[in-house]
Amino acid sequence: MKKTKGENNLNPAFDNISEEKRQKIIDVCIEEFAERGYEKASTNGMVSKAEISKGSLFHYFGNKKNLYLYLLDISMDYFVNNFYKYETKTSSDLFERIVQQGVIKMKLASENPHMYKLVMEAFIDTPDDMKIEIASRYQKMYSEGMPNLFQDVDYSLFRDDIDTQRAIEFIMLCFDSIYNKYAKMAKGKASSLSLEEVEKMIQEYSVYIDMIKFGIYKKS
Amino acid sequence: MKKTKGENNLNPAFDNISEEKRQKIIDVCIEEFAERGYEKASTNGMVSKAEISKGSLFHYFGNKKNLYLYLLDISMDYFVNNFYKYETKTSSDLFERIVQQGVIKMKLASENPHMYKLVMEAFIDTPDDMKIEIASRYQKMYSEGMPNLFQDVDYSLFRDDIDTQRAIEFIMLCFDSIYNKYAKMAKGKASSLSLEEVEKMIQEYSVYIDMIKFGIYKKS
Amino acid sequence: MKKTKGENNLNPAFDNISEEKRQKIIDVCIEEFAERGYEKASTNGMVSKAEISKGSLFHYFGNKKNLYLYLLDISMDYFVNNFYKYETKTSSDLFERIVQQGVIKMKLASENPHMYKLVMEAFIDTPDDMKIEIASRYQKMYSEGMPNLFQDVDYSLFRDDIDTQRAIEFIMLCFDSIYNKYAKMAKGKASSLSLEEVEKMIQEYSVYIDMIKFGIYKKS
Amino acid sequence: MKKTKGENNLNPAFDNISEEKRQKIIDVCIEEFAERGYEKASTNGMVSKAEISKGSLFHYFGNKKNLYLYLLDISMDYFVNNFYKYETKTSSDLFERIVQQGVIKMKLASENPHMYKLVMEAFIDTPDDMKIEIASRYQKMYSEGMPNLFQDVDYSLFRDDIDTQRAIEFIMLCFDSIYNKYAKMAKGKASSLSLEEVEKMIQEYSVYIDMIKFGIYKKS
DNA sequence: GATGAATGAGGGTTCATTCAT
DNA sequence: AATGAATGAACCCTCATTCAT
Repeated sequence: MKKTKGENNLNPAFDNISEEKRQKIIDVCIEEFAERGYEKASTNGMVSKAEISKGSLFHYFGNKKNLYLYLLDISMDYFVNNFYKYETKTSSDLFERIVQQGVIKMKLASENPHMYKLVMEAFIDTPDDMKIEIASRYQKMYSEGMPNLFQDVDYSLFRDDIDTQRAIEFIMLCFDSIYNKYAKMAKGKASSLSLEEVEKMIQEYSVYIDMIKFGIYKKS
Repeated sequence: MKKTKGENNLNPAFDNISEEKRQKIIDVCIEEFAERGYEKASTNGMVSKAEISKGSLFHYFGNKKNLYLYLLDISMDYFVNNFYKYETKTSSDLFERIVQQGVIKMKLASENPHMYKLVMEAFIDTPDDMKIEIASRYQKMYSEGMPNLFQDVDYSLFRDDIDTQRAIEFIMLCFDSIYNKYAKMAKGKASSLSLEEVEKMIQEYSVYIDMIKFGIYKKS
Repeated sequence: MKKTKGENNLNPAFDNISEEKRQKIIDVCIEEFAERGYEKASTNGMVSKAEISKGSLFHYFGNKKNLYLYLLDISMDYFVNNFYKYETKTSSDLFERIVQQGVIKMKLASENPHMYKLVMEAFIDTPDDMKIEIASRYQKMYSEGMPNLFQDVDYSLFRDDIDTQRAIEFIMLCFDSIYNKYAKMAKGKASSLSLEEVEKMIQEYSVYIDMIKFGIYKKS
Repeated sequence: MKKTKGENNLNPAFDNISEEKRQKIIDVCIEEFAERGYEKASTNGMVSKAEISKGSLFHYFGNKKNLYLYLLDISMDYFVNNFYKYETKTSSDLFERIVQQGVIKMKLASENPHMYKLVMEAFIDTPDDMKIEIASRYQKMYSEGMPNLFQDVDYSLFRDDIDTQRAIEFIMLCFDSIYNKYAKMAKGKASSLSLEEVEKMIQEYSVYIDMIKFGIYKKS
């Protein structure tokens, strides 16, 4: 299972260079893509910051698109694999789980903001000529990669007059946008978030969750 | 009050050409900007699709930025002006209003998806060198252009233990993402939505609203 | 001899418009050419400042080159014709004459700096595609237009061991460059020179003239 | 001390191409700039005459301005470095020195008229967006590069009633224009001047110098 | 006679990609 | 394997001139 070097055997040339050099290239390129977006990211900028030649970059990856997908895979793997590192318990209360997963996502994002931004950008501003490749990665991540939010949930807590499927869909939509709100705030920042900032977010987060749970209106 | 031709007297050259040609140019350019974004949109592509010369485009608009802002204004005006066409009544129930406005927005967006995307892109992925111009348009639209969602709302219907500001913020977030779900569906389609499709959306929409009103969980 | 209107019957269309309008066009175009040079001068700028249409300008003058030559002729005529207005006496001392002519040129230049600059530019930075036309104007001006500096000069004042022709050539060269020194200073200025400034120039001028007359070195 | 290739390590891409090709590019570009001036010089013209691609030119120099400054530096270095090649002796007589330096300048200019014109144009018609860069080069050339005309001059030969500063200023002005007269003649010629032509110039030159030294008029 | 919309070649510049070394 | 010089299509934009109205 374990590979001697590298992560991916589609880029043999890249896998055969020194670990140190490889990591530097990865870091530099992820940063460039994250900060300027796929189109505006400059391969010139990458090679000069990574101190390699133009030829090498294209020797390793063939073209810009390939390089981007390679880095996207690395970044997605990072998030999927590290998820479990922080996960401590699994509650049968859906909302407790959501809170926990949200907190973990935020921590991971703050640990590695460039990777986070790269992945987000891939899914939101998907570059035109990569729609298919990125869609399949999205699909795969949600079908097998991430822990399942809805396994063994205690649906007896839900109102009886509610369609469970619809409820779940609704919850996902709401959390998407709550999450995006924080993500946007984090995006502006150069450095990662401090622990206090993360704490404050969790506070606010809980207020929204209460509203989803029990609604805005009085029981009539 | 009525002008013989054109919409705007800052582009006299453009206002003086035939209605038919002008509309073709507007349509072509809005489509190009909507589909590829400001930076990637190509003036070359526009002129060839609109069957005018390179020189003409720049004769009309001076530069790409100007052209973009002109089309953005047209698109925003379209949405603001047509909003009232569909508006029939105003309820003091916040959610009834939201439903109505959401439906109208959806209708307008489905009638003219390129314009809709152009406006959205302007506010979300604001091109760097237009931050100021676009911010002022955003400001203006929300301060005077659009009907105010929160005027004369009956807040006595809200749970007593809830912070009204937070609740509103939450509602906006939820509706944003519900709205985006439908917008994404509409976006894929080349033609506009049929009436039945819109009806079906409104149905689903109501279900979500009920959940926001009364929550997912039973009253404990 | 006298023409009813206009100055030149190669541009009949231009000669038939109102005196006021014609003068405005001339002023505006001379200014544009003087301030930005032939190549960079913009016909767009001219028509908008002169409040005429693009078509009119080309209807009057055919092309940019024609317009330029027309304005150059007007400007040269202005200087030639007005020279005599200031000339009071003619000395048989060459240097007295030179001083007087230099002063007159400076006065005329300060009265109409744009015309002056236009003429200077024509002779110094002659635009490539007008070499011939401008050379012939230069020729004509010096052969017949300007008062002859060397008529009835008292050459008996000259050192006996000097070739008169060479001496004249030398004097012209020296004065050219002294004159250019002042011209360059004047060029930077937006407005015309004040009387005091002109006085100060004449002072300096006299010092140089003394050096030309009697040399730098002691008689050995 | 000696570099393997190239003149300057700010343009590494350019320094690493073949000597032959590099020289061709330099010659072609200097000629283009000299003949048409900075603004009108066309990079298209350069690449087609030099038989390289558009991309290469900008790969080497980044932009037109950079290219121009690079060529200006080459040209100025050429004149400064070769000055001493022809310099044989230094007299304490100012005029002997001037003659010698003038002759050398003329020889150099006639050897490489395009370079000469480039340098002259840079100092006289300085393009607007290079004022600073060119001013500093001018400064440097006169402060350290060129041999100092006024060092150890025997001013006791000057008339006692003359302001030395003014005299020097005058001398410079005169020689500028004498020099320009010859330069203009040389400029028209495609090839460089023959030795006989240079000899003839020196003859005439000496006549003028005598006039500056001892004046035109008899001592009164 | 007057207009101004229309033109299109040319301007400088960028950049992912290729390939001889 | 590694290099970086070379490419050329595409980018946005300018402008004197033309011509139908």
